[in-house]
Amino acid sequence: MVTSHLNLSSDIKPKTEKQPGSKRGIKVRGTQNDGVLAMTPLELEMVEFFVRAVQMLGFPKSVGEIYGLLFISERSLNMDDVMQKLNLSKGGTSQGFKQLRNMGAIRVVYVPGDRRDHYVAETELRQFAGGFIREQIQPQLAFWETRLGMLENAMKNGSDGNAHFLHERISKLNSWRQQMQRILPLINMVLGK
Amino acid sequence: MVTSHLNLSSDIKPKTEKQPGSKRGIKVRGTQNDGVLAMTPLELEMVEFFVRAVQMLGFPKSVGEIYGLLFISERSLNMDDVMQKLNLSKGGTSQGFKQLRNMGAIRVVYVPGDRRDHYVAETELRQFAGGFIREQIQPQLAFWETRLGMLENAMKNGSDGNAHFLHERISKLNSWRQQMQRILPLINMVLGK
DNA sequence: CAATTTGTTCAATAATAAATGAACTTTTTG
DNA sequence: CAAAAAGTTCATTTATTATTGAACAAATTG
Repeated sequence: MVTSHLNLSSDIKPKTEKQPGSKRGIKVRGTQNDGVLAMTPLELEMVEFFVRAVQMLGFPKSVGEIYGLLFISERSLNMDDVMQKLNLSKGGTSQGFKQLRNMGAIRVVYVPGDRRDHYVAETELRQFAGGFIREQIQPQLAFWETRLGMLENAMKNGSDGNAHFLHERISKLNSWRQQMQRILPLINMVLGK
Repeated sequence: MVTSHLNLSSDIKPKTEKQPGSKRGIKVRGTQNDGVLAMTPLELEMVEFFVRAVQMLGFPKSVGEIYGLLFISERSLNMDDVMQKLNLSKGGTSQGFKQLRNMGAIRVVYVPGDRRDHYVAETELRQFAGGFIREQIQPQLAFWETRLGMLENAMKNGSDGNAHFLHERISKLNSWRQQMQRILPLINMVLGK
């Protein structure tokens, strides 16, 4: 009875199907739903793959959907394209683009004769993995370097048994931090920079 | 306007205070609340630290609370100890222990003359980081090695422009996988095994 | 410069995940 | 072996997080 402790194995549920059209201003062609079903099997698979991946990293599903769709699209996509294929709302799509832009995972491209923003996926792992490490991990480790130093000092005075134990634990935490800090350059190396 | 894209910076809110005693069978001593406030500042800091850390990894907060408390406790703690200090329910505490046991982050110790289970924190990063990589990351990468191989084959037939593009993207994904697989042994190395 | 198109923001709602606590099983004790 | 203690499970409740869509702002067009 091994309980998995990360949502890696979470199954991707199909979108809770809304009556199309009626609510949002979508033209319904016959009885055909123009939501997720209009995707090719490969598109679907990519979308599901990236949904899992980003959920593992704590992002909303929609962010994975959008990235997956762009990743497997040869031509750049605009907001309407994405909304239609993924059956997402305008607001959600806009926010998804924003997050992806901020983490450097997508890029706006100019399309002559169309004033809408068009997006393509950035495909260099280095680009956003590196950004993630630099912006999220490194500052956190730096903060704890300072903080643990302070705690360690505060402990040094007390000389009873518990103070000794506490000092030991804080050192341990500090050694974790060091190990992680040693790993990061290796990751950068493998990512090739 | 840099929107952070992982809950690293999420602030730890104080527990929504319940009227103590009245509901759960807790003896209220005077007006004193025996919840989170009974912790020392250091205990509190450790708990907060681990709450952040485990939330980053997608675990529930309570798991971080329990681990943090055990990490900074010299003597082993039983379920009641943890429930009292963290103001958690029996069920939640039990499930937290279970998850932590499953990932090898805590260990039961025998305390003579007490038939309750007592827990201590495992403090070797290698132990559970290694387990995490082995149980969560590696199988996922292995699965994708197979899956991408299949997709790549299926693509090779089609010879139009799009098939070429798709093949390229699947190769790219495969190269991501390879890069990650190259990183893992390095991590193991740094963790010392 | 009014009308239209494009994109963003945010309050409200829906979906999801975590915590509670009562009911239960198992183990121990007298 | 009945009663008590310890621990687990799981249906329900509560809290959290994501998504929607209406209102808005900005840019473009005729």
